[in-house]
Amino acid sequence: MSMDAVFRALADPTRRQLLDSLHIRNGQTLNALCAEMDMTRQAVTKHLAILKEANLVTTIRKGREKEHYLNPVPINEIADRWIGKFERGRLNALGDLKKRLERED
Amino acid sequence: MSMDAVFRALADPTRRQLLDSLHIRNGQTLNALCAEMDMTRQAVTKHLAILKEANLVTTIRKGREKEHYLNPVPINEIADRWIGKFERGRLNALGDLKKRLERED
DNA sequence: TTAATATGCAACCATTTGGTTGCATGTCAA
DNA sequence: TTGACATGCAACCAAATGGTTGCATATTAA
Repeated sequence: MSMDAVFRALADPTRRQLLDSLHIRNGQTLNALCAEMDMTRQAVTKHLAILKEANLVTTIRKGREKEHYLNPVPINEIADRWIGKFERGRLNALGDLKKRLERED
Repeated sequence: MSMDAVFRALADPTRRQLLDSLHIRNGQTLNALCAEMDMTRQAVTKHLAILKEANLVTTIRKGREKEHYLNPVPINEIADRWIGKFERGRLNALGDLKKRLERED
């Protein structure tokens, strides 16, 4: 729910890589995800916990394995609620800056 | 240029607040920006340096003051290049998860 | 049943982060 | 010219971060 958790989760390149990996192949087990990462399984587990906290990943226990699923909803919420705000002001902001820079010379 | 710097810059709530503040009123001086923040000027300076590194903020020296301008381009680049990817897979991913969850019961 | 496999958990560690204080420098105004 | 004001810079600090190792537990397969 908290946008802060999502931003924080997306800040780390390893975690974005995990999301990418799940985007390519959804439902991977912890071991499968670890195979692509250059770190210990325990480190990957911690990253996945942070992604789960941000509600970007959901897990399902399957026997002794654990499948991981991508939930893109929080990413879209950020896009809608936060990024959209700056997108609307894009051209105006650039125009203002340009004017200022020209006046500077 | 580096998307990583942008993600990292956006991860901190104080920095997002600074961007919000500049979005409301562009071209604010360091002192003006500090007035809204609950920390020392030096701390704000550090945050602004990180935003500048991510190319999210540009500055212009005006005498003894420094004006800060929002540059929304990197935010839009993230939206286009990275977020868009997950947006497209949104419905499918949710569908997959639902199927899995139903099969689980 | 027993061994291998998949994951969980905790302690520990180095580095980064986000903040502070103190002082230096440059510019404007009286 | 001199004092006030806006910013810059460096040292320092506590806490968070990202990683490790070691061991425990649960499930599957031989």
